[in-house]
Amino acid sequence: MDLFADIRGLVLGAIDTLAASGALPAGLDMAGVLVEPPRDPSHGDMATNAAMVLAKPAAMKPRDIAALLAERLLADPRVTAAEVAGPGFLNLRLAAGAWQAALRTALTEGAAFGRADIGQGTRVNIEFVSANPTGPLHVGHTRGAVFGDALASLMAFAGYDVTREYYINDAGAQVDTLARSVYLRYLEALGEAVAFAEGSYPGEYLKPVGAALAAEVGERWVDQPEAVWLPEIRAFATDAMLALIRDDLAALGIRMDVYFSEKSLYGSGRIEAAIERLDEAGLIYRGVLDPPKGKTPEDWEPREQSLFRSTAHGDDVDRPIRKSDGGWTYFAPDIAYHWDKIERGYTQLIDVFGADHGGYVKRMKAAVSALSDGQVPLDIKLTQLAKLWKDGAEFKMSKRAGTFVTLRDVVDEVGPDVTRFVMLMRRNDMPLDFDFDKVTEASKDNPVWYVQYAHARIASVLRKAAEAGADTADATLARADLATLDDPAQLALIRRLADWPRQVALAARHHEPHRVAFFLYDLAAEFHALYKRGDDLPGLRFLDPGRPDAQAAKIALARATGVVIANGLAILGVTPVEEMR
RNA sequence: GCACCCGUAGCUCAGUUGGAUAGAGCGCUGCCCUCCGAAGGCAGAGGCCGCAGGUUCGAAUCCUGCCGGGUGCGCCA
Repeated sequence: MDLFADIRGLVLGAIDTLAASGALPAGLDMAGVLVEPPRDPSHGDMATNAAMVLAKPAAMKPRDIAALLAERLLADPRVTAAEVAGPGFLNLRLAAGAWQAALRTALTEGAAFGRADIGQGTRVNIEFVSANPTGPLHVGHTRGAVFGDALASLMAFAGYDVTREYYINDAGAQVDTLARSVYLRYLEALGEAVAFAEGSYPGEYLKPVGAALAAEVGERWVDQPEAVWLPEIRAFATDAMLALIRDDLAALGIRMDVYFSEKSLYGSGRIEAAIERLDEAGLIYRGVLDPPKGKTPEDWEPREQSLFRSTAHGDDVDRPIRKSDGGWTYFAPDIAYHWDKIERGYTQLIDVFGADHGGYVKRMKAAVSALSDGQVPLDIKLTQLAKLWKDGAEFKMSKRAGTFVTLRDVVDEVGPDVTRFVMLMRRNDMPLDFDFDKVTEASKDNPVWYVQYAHARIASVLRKAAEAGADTADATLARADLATLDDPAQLALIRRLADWPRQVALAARHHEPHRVAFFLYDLAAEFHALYKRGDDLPGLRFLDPGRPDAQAAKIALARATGVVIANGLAILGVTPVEEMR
């Protein structure tokens, strides 16, 4: 139940009625009609721009349309006032019962309160992390992991059929490097002295892999040429790395639905099939690219290549799909991979990349547009870096200095809940400061703590009420007489709760889970303010044993707030706490 | 040189498919604890929304051009 959507429906119905009676032209486009909370609360409970949006197509003055609408809307019992204001806004005031109904809905729907159906079951594939399987996830992957997972939860909550997917880059040269590095660890495990050459992976994390390999195959591959062991060790090593990565993700509470292997595309004809599809569309040709202007590589030489005419779908230059040795460029399997997603029936695709991959956005969108005849939208979300701070100084990651910070390091330090919330407290395309000292601080400038504190306070109130003998079951609370909730701070909180479903829809539509985090912060602030008001006005205290009916209403409000906080945190993947320790 | 992202209060950042007088936290100033948890709350000061044009009833939001910061730019994925 979304009160704002309900009232919007009421407005649209009024427009239809007016059109039917000839007061307005028929067939007006109402897509731009919004019902929102006004910025200034004195303007009323809700405002609609309907009259201004319709003015031009209807060839009427906005204020005239607004006046017509006002008359119709007032016929509904939920609307107690409708005033035309400014250039043609229609400000509405709602009956107390309408707001109270929203609060009751929060109690009766519980964990489902705020669910939307804007997705209508649309199958959406969200690809995120997709780190090379050559080692544990490092801190740079954390943000994309958290963002992708929260976005997936958000969209699922908004009615999409969501798949979380990880693309394993297990076909490139770096996997050979991994295999060779594992081979060295294997020899080492068998007692040989080894030296790691430039460009290999000397990380400690490969020691157990080498040891496991030694235990499995014994000395069979010692003193053998690479051709003998490379393919098998490659598979063995990537499996081990993938297990490592799965564990890292699990530590953050992330479970992928699909791990898709790039290697599986090779030799299966699927790359050829995808390119063939582009070729049939006349988008593959042989040609010579111009060097990038202003920055010609020193070894530049004109070369005839097999090119994808991505410029036909919005890219800036056409892109090579074959290397001069005849092999595929990395872009070709990417095309095939996205073609595979389309063939699997997804009608909406989302890729989450690090900001350093921003250069691939246009070509990838061009490919998906070409492959799906523009039918499957691809949204690419770029995540900016998270800067680590510790003891007041930036904590730089450097492989050379040995300060390799893993995702696991961060989670071990502050826990998955804090990691996730902090990463989501910023828009994905804004850089982020992650201060180890601050994020664990118990104070108001730590949003994680502040939101959790509100939830814990509510849990505390409910505990105490129950201890004192009150019936705090949701079903009972939902039957309380809520008319006594008439203080401005209480009404503000109720309005905020009623706004939750609308915020979910907005966040899902924009693919922006951070909106949920900000909403929760504002909601928590509203709750804390009300709670504090009980100091001066004892009648506002939630625990009010002398007035059982009033207490029931206030506890219902507290509980509903707790429900919304819990639902929001669930989207973010953060566990609500019952008490602060 | 080109592309993409960013530019909003002293600092860090929100800002509804374009909506009314642009918000929050920190910091600053001033208030409030025999009180359901003060690990807080209330109030105030603080803005040419990078600059200049354009689109329209209306622009922080859309378009164009500049300025500043970041990320990238054909056989690495």
